[in-house]
Amino acid sequence: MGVALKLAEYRLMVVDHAVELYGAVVAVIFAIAGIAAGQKLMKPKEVRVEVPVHIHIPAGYKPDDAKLEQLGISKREYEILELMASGLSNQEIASKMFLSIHTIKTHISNLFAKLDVKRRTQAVLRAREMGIIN
Amino acid sequence: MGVALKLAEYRLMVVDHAVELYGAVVAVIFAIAGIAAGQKLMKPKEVRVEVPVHIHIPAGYKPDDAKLEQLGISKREYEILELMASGLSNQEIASKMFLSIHTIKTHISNLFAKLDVKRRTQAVLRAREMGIIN
DNA sequence: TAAAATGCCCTACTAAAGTACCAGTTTGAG
DNA sequence: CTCAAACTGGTACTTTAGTAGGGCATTTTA
Repeated sequence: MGVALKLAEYRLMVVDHAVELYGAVVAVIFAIAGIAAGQKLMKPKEVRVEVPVHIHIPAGYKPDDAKLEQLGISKREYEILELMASGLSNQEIASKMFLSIHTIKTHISNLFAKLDVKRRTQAVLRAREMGIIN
Repeated sequence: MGVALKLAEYRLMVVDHAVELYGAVVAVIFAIAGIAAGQKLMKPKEVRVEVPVHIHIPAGYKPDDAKLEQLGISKREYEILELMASGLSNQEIASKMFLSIHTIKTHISNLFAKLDVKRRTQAVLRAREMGIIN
């Protein structure tokens, strides 16, 4: 980027209008950088590839969308189910997904209803029996 | 040098170029907002589990006394481990074994230490990975 | 037989998990 | 656009789980 260059150029002019120009330059740079960052991070949404995040090695493993849809388990819920099945606590799942623990609890609670279980250990068992997780 | 003078000058400049400074503040705010937005939109990215959990589907399944002894897991502890792995709560295990829930907790706590885990979900996973339970 | 180990149970906690209910925001389909 | 579903986050709980420490009786075993 030519940011560094531009900064250098401006420095020559800063002599008299130090405060205003400096502040303005900083402001503009930050604004541009901020907006650019925001937009850049905003578009990956569409480009997003639905690559199976699950790296389960288990040979022959398939998400089995049929059962997932049949049970009405959403994509988000499924992600959480996997992390839960890997032995993580709600807090750990929340941290890993950059979500609130409240959100995790909500999803898991809904998951329990859909899997018709009362505890996470049962949920994992159930999901395994149904072949929707490793 | 007149410190007072400098202060005076600064004050005048602030007043004079209030617009620029205001713009700068706005820009910075926007920049922060933009970055925040960008990060917010960034997090939903796929959360992946990189740790492949090699799980062997028993078939046959033998207690594998070798590992049990190696870990120092007693008969009673093993029984409880199985029930725990079947999704039962401590209370349910206690009822089924005609024992106090306190006893169950004690055994499970000792099991955790021997399996080097912190939660029952991990304990089940671990035990499965080591082939000591189905 | 004395010393371990095991099994059982307890109090008294702290920490997670789970439930119920609400509410704002996004998003996708019609 | 509009509606519904999905997603997110929250409060305020109740319930399980888990920890720390101890006591006491019954096997094992050195």
